[in-house]
Amino acid sequence: MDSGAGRRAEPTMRDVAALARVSAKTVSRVINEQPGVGPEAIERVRAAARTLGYRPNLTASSLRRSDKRSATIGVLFEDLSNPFDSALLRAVEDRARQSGVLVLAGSSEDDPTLQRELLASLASRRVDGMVVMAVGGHQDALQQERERGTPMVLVDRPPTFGETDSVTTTNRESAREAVMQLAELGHRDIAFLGDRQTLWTSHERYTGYLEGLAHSGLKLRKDLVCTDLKGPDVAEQATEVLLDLPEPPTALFTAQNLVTVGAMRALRSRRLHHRIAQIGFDDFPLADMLEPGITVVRQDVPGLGRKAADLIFARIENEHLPPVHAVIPATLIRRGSGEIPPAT
Amino acid sequence: MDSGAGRRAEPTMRDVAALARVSAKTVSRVINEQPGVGPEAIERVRAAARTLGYRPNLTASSLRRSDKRSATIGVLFEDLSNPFDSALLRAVEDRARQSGVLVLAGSSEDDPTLQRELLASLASRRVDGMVVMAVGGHQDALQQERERGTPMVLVDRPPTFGETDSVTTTNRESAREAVMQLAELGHRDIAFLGDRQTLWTSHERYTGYLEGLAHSGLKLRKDLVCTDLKGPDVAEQATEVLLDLPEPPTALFTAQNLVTVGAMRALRSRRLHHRIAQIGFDDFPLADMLEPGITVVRQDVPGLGRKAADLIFARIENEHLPPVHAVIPATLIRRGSGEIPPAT
DNA sequence: GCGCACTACGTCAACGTTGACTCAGGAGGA
DNA sequence: TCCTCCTGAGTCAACGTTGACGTAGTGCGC
Repeated sequence: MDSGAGRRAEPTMRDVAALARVSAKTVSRVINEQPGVGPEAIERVRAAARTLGYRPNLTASSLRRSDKRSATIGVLFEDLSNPFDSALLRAVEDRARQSGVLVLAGSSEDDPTLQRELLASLASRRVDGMVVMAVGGHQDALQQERERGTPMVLVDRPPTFGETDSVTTTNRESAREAVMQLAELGHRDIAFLGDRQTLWTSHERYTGYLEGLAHSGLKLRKDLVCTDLKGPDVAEQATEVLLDLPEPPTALFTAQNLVTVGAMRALRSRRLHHRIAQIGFDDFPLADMLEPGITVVRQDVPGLGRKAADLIFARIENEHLPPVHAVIPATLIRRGSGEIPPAT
Repeated sequence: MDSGAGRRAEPTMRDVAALARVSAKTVSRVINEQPGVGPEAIERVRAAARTLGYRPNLTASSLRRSDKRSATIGVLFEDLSNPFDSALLRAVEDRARQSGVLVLAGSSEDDPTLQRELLASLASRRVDGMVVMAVGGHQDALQQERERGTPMVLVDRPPTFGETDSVTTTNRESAREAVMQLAELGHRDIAFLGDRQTLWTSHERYTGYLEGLAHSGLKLRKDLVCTDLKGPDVAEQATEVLLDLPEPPTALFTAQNLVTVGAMRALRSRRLHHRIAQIGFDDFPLADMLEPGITVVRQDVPGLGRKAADLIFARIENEHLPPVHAVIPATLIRRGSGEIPPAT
């Protein structure tokens, strides 16, 4: 093992060239499988590279190449430890690997400052493109980056500016569908519990809720609407409040993952989970193992990721394609909690 | 918006220098906050950089710098969409961000070939260090990489070769503790269900199981040991087989996440989940919301990640530190399923 | 008034690679 | 025989940045 010498110097093309008794350029040709090299020279170079353990320096290569490609893309999501985000990352990674591209990943924590810094950080490393889950609020930093010509795809939330690809879910339509299913079962007092309204997805799902009520001929009860619930604890408390109303809801539409969990806790602690219906937006592991199983709107997360990756690579290949706004359908998964009729 | 011109050329130091009427070197000094530049020159450079939207090219910088640092580390885990892996990634990312370092992430899928390719891919990008979850089997590729002098930290599984840092969990000790708790409740027929035995963690947990039995004065029943269960479905079937034995187990120790879930399914489908005790290794979301709550050994995943990141940065700073093998304690979380006494 | 230290720059080359170009030698045609 | 074309190389410079070194100008002590 390395005893005292510190990090070894990596062999360069010149080292390989010297050993193979050719010029560096010939080594470059062999490495990049370009024509114009005789078979025995190729063999000598290959052998020399092998004995030296040569590995091309992509840094230098990307600096010099005319296309400036770094074979690296940036992924900027809200929180990489969130299952939704990490499933998305994995899907992007799988697609990227097919093109020999690696992924630089970062969490923006829904913080505009952090997003801006990470964006600059990615730009400094000259990534070929970026897949971004935009933070709520204004998207100035993203727009600026895009206007510099950086290939960019937004996932989960669409751009508020032009000429940029995006991939989203049928938030509104699926929320509407969920609410209509509850209404068809006879529910008339359906509560809405949602995440921060600055998030486009939250707002869309709320709109879908309103549409679902309208389509079913139900009136909106504003006292049954709770938004801006950050995290399961806040959602749990909000649910408690709803349940304490003189006319409590008979069904809950929980428009986000963590909100769903918070509401579930509240129902359980009052032993109402078999009496009050609940449909959540976003599937989660073990939702089928609870009692009752939790009915959810499931997003096609791998589908979202694949599409986002396809779009970013297409965009990298050809800057002049018209922008695409892909919408991936979500599915209602009936497991029991969403099929509870109202108590008579 | 960019109409037809393709990707804009990024401004360089020379562009900034020309606008600020200084040399490129002075721009470099200002950007890197090195001394030797007068206040008004600094201001001119800053202003020029701002108007041009200049962003340093880290690629070129890393090529030229004497330390060759790329301010990027590689993370090579088994499956980034796995909650354990993604929580680990997030912890590493947070620590890296403090040092202005970005993370190149990849999934090795426990495939030696893929791991080797990704390793080479990271090396080609000249990452400053790597945090690796080694695939099962031989670690030749990792050892070679390490012997070239690449700073490396192994997580979750220790190296089979020398001079390399690692961070692991108290797999054996915590497994032993779990089994001893079951024994203290009076269980004498405790089954072991585990993942692939080529994985070091699986083997350690199995050893802990054996130690737990021995410490409690229990004899090993080999018919109650199921290993190499890949995924929840296989685990579910294995559990069914155990339950069909003439003398079925009264308690299960499920030594991995997905195995735990599979066993839970089997118990539930037979309505035995309130009668047969179960302790799982690895916590998972909603484990507390099931009935009964699932008792688990919880690894300190953020702790593991933080430690791994600390070690890799220390190693990058100083190649000559003695290798560290950190062990992060896991905790038994009692939720009910592990506290069920044997049926009399 | 001279030397010396110090500050605030500038010049040059090089990091490892590749695009553009050159060149020697042999094949093939007029 | 001479000229052209093709193949298999090599040479050179440049990508954007920074380390090493050079230098003009100022201040200060003696």
